[in-house]
Amino acid sequence: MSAASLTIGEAARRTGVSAKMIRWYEATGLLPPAARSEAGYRHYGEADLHTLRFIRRARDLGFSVNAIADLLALWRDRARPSAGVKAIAQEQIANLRRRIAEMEGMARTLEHLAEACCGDARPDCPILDDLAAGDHPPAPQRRARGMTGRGAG
Amino acid sequence: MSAASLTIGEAARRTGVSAKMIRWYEATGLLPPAARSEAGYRHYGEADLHTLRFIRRARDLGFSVNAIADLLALWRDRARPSAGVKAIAQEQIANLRRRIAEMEGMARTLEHLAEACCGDARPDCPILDDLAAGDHPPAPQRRARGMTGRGAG
DNA sequence: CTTGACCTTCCCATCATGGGAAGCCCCATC
DNA sequence: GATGGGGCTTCCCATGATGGGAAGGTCAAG
Repeated sequence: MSAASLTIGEAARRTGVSAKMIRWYEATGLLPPAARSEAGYRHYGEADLHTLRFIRRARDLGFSVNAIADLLALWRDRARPSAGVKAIAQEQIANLRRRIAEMEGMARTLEHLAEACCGDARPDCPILDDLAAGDHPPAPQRRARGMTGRGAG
Repeated sequence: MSAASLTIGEAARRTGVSAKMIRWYEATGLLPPAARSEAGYRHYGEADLHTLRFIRRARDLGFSVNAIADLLALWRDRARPSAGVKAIAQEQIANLRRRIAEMEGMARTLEHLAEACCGDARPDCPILDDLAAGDHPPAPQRRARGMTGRGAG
């Protein structure tokens, strides 16, 4: 089907991992150094594409690059115990559940506040009142926030 | 109750915003330059503490610093229409809901896979089988992932 | 006057990703 | 054979919010 050896751009197109990221994965050791042509161009074979798709899928499931390194090692070890893989997956599930719960709490609070805010031309605003209230608990947990993405003006 | 003028460390303790972050908020323009002593030490009054607690609360609700800049401007404008505040809040709610849905999808997939994986000493592993399968859809959305936090060894 | 806690600025790291510049390479077309 | 365009190389920079740490000045208590 596919050519025996593809350039990085072709490999990127076929796996959904950008050329930039393929180079970065190599530079950080997640991938072994790619084969090079005489001119220095990287070349990828079927096995490399398979690995890249593996990485892509793992990223889509939210695994960190460190976790993927572990998963790749287990994948390559045909004698691995599945317990190791399951442990990594469950750790990731726990991470996701924790972050989801955190954001769910934020969302619910904001929904209550937004519901109480008439949102018209008048200045009275329960949302600002809440933000300005000095009686909020310290909330010592690690935050995973951000991304409203509005201009500061 | 409180002193009229506090050092950055005191202000940090009383507001839950670290001294590092207070300096950073000032450097990036979220906060106006603080008053300084002759020796160059920053000093904060009651109004500053109020603003810092406002920022802290907004961060705890997941607002980005850009969004907080907007919220602070509205907060200071006593004639603002509450509609503007509500719009920012609803944008943030939408962001949170989108990210929650994304992570919920990842978590559910992983839960199904983990359920199918016996997790013992045998090498058979549906989780690795899924990752290695070449038939996953491209998934073109922006990813909000990471954080398994394992060593790469 | 010493000591220790605190302040200042500056640089670096995170985590994964993209943008862009400068320069080389390859192929097709004229 | 020259030329042009697109792809490849490496290197630097930015993101977003946060912390760590170094080098050096300051303040207050002893």
